[in-house]
Amino acid sequence: MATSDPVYLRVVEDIRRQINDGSLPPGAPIPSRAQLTRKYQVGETAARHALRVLAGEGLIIGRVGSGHYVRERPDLTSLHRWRFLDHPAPFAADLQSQGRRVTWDWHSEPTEAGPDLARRLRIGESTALTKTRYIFRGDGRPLQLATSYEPREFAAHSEEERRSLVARMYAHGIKITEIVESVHTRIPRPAESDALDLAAGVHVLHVERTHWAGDRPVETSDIVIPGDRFRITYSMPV
Amino acid sequence: MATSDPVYLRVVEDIRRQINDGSLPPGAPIPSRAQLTRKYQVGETAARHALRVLAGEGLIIGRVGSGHYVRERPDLTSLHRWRFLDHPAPFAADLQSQGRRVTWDWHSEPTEAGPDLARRLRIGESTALTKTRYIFRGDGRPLQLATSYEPREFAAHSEEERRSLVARMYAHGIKITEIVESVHTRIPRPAESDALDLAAGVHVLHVERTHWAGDRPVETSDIVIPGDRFRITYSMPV
DNA sequence: CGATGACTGCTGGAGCCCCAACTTTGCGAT
DNA sequence: ATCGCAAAGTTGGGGCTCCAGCAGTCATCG
Repeated sequence: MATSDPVYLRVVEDIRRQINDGSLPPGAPIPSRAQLTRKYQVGETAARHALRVLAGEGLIIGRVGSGHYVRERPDLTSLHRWRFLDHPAPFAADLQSQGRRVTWDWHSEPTEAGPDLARRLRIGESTALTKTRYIFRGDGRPLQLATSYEPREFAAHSEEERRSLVARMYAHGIKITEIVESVHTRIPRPAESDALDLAAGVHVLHVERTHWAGDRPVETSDIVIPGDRFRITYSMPV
Repeated sequence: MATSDPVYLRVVEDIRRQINDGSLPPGAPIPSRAQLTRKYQVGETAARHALRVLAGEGLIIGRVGSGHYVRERPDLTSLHRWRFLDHPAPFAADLQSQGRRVTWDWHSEPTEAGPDLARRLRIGESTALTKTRYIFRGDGRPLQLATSYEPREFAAHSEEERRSLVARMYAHGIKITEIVESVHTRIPRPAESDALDLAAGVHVLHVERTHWAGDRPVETSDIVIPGDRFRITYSMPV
């Protein structure tokens, strides 16, 4: 089976091996198209296809006019979810507690639920909601997008109020009892690629978070995090 | 800026739009290379590149001899982590509790820690460990790979013993107090693509799970889950 | 001595072509 | 009516070529 493998795969696998075993360290230049054709005795099509595949995997990055280089693979920063945190962006809060400077912008607007949110919040599709978009930056780099949805009647009337969902709910006689977070991975939408400054081939972690009061969901948010820089850590007491 | 965009992007964006707004429903055929060149007045290179990009994103799938089709996007199955579960694969256990048939194979072998595991388990690099690989299948399809590492002296001597880490540890006077799971996303290694039967462009969710006894890690595992079929859900009581 | 400009090498976009392997379809023969 | 088979269409691998735009380098000119 390995005999009739496509030739570009030979190139891909050889370079991948060299990156993995360290003989091509981060930042090292990859041979150019012309060099690859000579080195592996393949056509230019195969050479460039190999480079494209490796770039698509995020292992190397191409710089026009310069060459391809092994991507620096920053250690994944761990966003720790180690206890209940009453904060619009618990993951950002964790970075802050690690001593990093975190800044953010936000913007609120009224909206209607629609089918997806109606399901998530167990409300009617035309329920009036407040939608708040956040963009968080840590150490100057974009770090997370968050979009929060909550019923209009709970809207915050001051910065203080906005920061604490739990306190705001409590003022309406609602006690939040559980937070549920659902993690999956997907391809970033174009707007997210822009906002998070993502390289090609990088996926995002998408967390759907819902605050529950008993058996009733009262707020839900979508949190989008660059998949190449972060991991999310959950602690569960036994 | 949109004027000098590469032509293949025009094709990509038009098809993506049609998939998103439903005019190309799941299973619908995408025009062939030849048809695309005519329809969008582009060369064959641009047409095939557009198809490749869309396939790389997992939006469409190419079948040799037949054509490209809009991928069926199964709803993400939620693997629920809603309470402490003493099971080699809590995510598989959750599927089971959803009424799906889950089967698995496993295989144990002795190994040495090495630098990475030494760090994770806070032990010396040459500590003797037992490595157990699992492959879980749900409804006939591969669902999760897991590799568990634990100190050799805790090895299970029977099937019953193997199933409960907590009981086994307890027999050694060790009480597990916390489970920490760290989630990130990455490109599957070739062996994982094979074993999990992943389509091109699909990422995996990689969960590093560690069982702690007080401030001492006693077991750690790597759990690899197809990113296109599952989401992981964590519940946190407030 | 310093600045400008020409030259070379590289990537990424694009076009056209050939071929093997596979699917689908439709026709013709039984 | 059904079976078998050939023809047509499609993907994926691969080859060759051209060009625009960018990044260095190096030599030449003021």
